[in-house]
Amino acid sequence: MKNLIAELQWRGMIQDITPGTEEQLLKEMTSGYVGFDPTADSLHIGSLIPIILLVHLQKFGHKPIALVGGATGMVGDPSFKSEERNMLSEETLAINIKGIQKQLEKFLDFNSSLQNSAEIVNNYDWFKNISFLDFIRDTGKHITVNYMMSKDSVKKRLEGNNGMSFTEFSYQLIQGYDFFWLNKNKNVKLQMGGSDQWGNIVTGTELIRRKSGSSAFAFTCPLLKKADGGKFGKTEKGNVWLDAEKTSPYHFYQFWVNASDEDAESWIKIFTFLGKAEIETLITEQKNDASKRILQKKLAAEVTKFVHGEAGLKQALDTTEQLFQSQNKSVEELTIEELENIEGIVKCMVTGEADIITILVEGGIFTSKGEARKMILNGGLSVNRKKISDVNAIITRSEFLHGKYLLVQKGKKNFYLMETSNSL
RNA sequence: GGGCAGUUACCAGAGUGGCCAAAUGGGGCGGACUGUAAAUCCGCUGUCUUCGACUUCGGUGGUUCGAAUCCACCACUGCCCA
Repeated sequence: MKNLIAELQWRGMIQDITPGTEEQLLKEMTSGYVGFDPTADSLHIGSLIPIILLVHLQKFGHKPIALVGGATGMVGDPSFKSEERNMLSEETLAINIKGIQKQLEKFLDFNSSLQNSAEIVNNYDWFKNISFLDFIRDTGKHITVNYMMSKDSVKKRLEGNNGMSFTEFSYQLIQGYDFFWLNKNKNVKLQMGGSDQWGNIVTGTELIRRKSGSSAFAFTCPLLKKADGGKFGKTEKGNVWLDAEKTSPYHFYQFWVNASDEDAESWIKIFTFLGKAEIETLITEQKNDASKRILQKKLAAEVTKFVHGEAGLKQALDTTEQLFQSQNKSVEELTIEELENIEGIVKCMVTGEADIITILVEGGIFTSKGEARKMILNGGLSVNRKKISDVNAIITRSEFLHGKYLLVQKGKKNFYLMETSNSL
């Protein structure tokens, strides 16, 4: 068997690892799992890493299992959080789980003729039949509170002044039980996850050791941060989702293209399946002429293709071309078809000629006139690629492209195509 | 059950009778510079149609010409004791 751990190591994807993991993975086909939190009805790019871990696992001949946390989602993971989490209702949980399952199916091979076909499980399926008393007798008995309290993941809450409910405290035990159950019933020997999960994961291996005496393995991936220390995966619009309905392929592509040089270098190893030699070449090229942003473009293209397919990537590239590469091309030259086919930009309706502020608010680009006015005064607004400096500017008929469209730009990267409902 | 501390804008956190739409920091947004980067610098960041107006400081009521600030009650949170 090829060495999965070595592969992940050069990609910078291993943070903690239990002893013997590498040997186990070289010895035999091993089932490994990752848990996904059903906090939303779509996965976002933060979950891309665990997905990629599973894909690597499968590529190296092992059996990947994705666990959606129907049970754990009802409790809420307190790891490194300073406050109690809001509980999700059972209905939203059910919806979320469904959405996530559907997405996971795109990335892994579920072909059942394969020996190592992927599988999706929901921990609610085994927890729903366990009574509270059974659980604290059979499982709680094996782990001491002292052990649970010594975890870094709960320290923040133990020391902070927000407290932690028993519900959240018990989370690690519940997650630990998942591993135990999978180990016992599906011969799962490996758990992977983000490094924030290390504490929870180790509780699982501990539980397996104490309850059944067998050994289990685990490793975690470093938690991603941007080089500037910011949160990974957030943009001005919030989370970057894997669902094309929530984050269009264009916006998805843009997220990656905007990576800093430093980030691009580590992200391309993590988020693409390109080989070591190819990546090293790209990094060298990047260093020679950083202004070409070779790494960012390759990274963006690869990840967009992985998530949205060739068609999604093409769409993203087309829009990017129209909006950024042809900056100097005057908007008047764009044909109706070109304008209408710019995917991923926000479209909105307006009635027609009016002063700029009214149009912006009517189209929903700003929620209030004050906001629109501030943006113009800050020099952050363009119509048809011409900066608007006068708050009282009037948009006349002649400015509508092809008699119906306005290309409005808020800031540098937010584009809106406004269409008038009246023929002018 | 007892004692103590606390609840301020997205977050953290000042503010203890008028100078408070409320310091400061972070975050966010915008601009300049660039490479659709980073760093740096500048502006904005309660709501509303600019001046200006309006609604905020856990809730409700009160004292006062005037309350985020004082009083009463309630709610919630934390810490300690039982």
